[in-house]
Amino acid sequence: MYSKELLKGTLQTIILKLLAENDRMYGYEITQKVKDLSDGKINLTEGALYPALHKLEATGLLSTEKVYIGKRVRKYYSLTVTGADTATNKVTEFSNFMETMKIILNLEPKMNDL
Amino acid sequence: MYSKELLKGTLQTIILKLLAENDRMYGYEITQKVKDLSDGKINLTEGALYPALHKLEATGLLSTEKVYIGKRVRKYYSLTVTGADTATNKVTEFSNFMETMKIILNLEPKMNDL
DNA sequence: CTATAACACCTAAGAGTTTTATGTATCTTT
DNA sequence: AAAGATACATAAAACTCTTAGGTGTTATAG
Repeated sequence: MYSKELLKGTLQTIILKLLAENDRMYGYEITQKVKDLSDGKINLTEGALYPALHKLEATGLLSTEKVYIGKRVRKYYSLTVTGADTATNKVTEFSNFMETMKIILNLEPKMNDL
Repeated sequence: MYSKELLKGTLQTIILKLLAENDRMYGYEITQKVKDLSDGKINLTEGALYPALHKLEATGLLSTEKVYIGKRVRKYYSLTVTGADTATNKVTEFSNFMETMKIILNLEPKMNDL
């Protein structure tokens, strides 16, 4: 598990990107997918995830549909058109940010630095 | 300028790493260095930086010395032994975190994905 | 020579996100 | 029958950062 601070600010980007690749997903599924992809190192808490999903829906980036599995409710989220745009932008921005951080933290140092 | 959220959680790591490479730096110098290295894309605000420096000093990761330049005061910060350890750990952790994020955000996709 | 910008420190209220804690309920496995 | 996994949700508290102030010095441009 990574220290909590690192994850800050990445939640929206993660949600949007997963939905860009999966058409529709529900909350619990997202937590499991992230746990899988991160090899258990990132565990989204429900207290953070659900409010984030609600906010993305409220701002028009996500739409929802409820599906009943027996008596249990699942709430599927999908990207809206705006949401798809935002997903692309957020991922690009994050990618650029990582490049900048590599420079600042002097990661990938050049041969002649060694 | 990157959206504010991304920077969250990276400030301590940035400070510690810069001091790992520069022996001693003062607050204003750190803001300028980060601006330089990031090509103007990251501007640390003083309202965030100074409290962060004070906190790192209070927790024993940094030590200080005041230097007078004419009548103006500069407060130089240096890593303590513990601070140097923490710097290494934080940078490593951040580096690992970036690798995980690459997977989640599906950056650097493989040939056969294209 | 004086006003503006740069240098250099600082704090505090508020905004925003996440953690922690809690609640409800269904389904599956032991 | 109990425990754990599935599935949603909210609310108080913690934490970090932004915004918005404040003080004072030095250099530069008009």
